[in-house]
Amino acid sequence: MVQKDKNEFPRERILDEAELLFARKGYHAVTVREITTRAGCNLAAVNYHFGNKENLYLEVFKTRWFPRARRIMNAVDKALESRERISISAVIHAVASAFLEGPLTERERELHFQLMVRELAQPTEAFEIVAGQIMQPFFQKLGAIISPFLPGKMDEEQLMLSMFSVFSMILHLNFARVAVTRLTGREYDAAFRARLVGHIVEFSLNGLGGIYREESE
Amino acid sequence: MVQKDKNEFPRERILDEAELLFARKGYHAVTVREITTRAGCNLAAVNYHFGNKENLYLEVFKTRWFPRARRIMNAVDKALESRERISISAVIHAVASAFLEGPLTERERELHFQLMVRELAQPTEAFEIVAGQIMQPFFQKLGAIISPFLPGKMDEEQLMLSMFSVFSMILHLNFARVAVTRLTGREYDAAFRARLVGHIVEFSLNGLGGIYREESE
DNA sequence: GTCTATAGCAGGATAGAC
DNA sequence: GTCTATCCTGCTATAGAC
Repeated sequence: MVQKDKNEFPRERILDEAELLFARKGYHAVTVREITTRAGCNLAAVNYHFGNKENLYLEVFKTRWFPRARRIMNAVDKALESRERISISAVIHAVASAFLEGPLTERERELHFQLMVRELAQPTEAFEIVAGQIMQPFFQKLGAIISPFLPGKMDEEQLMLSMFSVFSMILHLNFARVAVTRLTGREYDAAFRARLVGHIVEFSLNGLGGIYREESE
Repeated sequence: MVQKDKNEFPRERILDEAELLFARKGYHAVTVREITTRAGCNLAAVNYHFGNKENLYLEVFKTRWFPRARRIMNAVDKALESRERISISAVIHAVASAFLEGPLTERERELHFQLMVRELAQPTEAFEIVAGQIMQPFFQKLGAIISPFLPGKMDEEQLMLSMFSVFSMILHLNFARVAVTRLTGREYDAAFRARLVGHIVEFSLNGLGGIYREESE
């Protein structure tokens, strides 16, 4: 049996380590030496495979972050497809659950949101992928699904702000764990994540206009 | 007339420039050379006044970030004192407005939240100030004010999560401006900020349990 | 494709004159 | 307190052997 624990391709190992380190410490705090050492290959490998450090960072988004974002979006789709009737409640639950409990492992989730927050706070070239290819289509699609259920008076901007609100909770509860743990005294285990999903759904459902609560299920 | 445009004390000028740069680019992306050059003083000044770069970063939180956080908290207090009867609506409005329109200038607000998000995403020693001296007392105080208005069934953890929800919106709408601007197409002028405050109040009020909406005013 | 070796430079920090 | 000059570490990137 050949060792399969670590990827056999140095290029892939570099991408894995780079993502981990960029997420945890930020672009400038990470050195190419650190990445290549942890990836078990030579310093020059980064330049050979990616040209330079900046390009490696971009490649992390293209080959790691982006596919994972797609996995989350697919999880939302799948959760909604399996239902006959769609309700706002179901949509919010599907979204919150996909992000907080969904297809990613805990480790992946942490990486994913850390990278995302870094780009939101201080956009680089990678922001184009995050915003243009993921966020915009995602919000657009979600808006189209839930707008028929909402009061006619809710205009497009209001809908967008509401989706931001929901998304901000999801984001916050994922990336500000240190604060959440400190102030609630709870660890991020499965039970707590389920609790968070429940809270987000309830809070958002009311926030979107409590009247629509009992529409289905 | 003596020139008062720039602070006469190099120590203060260093703190000002350091804050601006740390907020915009992050600790590791900023060099001591850049700070001292922009502060119009010598490279050695940072080591003389603060010992080293890390200590300067900490001092930025102690002498700049912390007082500003207090100004926001005072603004909340003041807004609530001026009312005879306190309602949940009034509390949420006071908080949202203090953070989004309050005593800070636009420039200060941007710095403030960028620094805060950096610490939330990746805590350093400064997190002790942010969490221990500001967030914890703030949430505790707010909780004490609004809990009497809430349904008895809402336990302490639920209350904490609700406050997180409100806070996450405020935080998100302040730090993820690039995304908000991109997806709504609106600039952060006074009108839009007022709109955001209105949205947060409405969304949160419902989120906390729509029934309590008309309690006062 | 992967390595060693090293160029070339920018970073934080300090010593010591003024 | 503020400056100049400098040390030295650690960085990215490349050249060239294998």
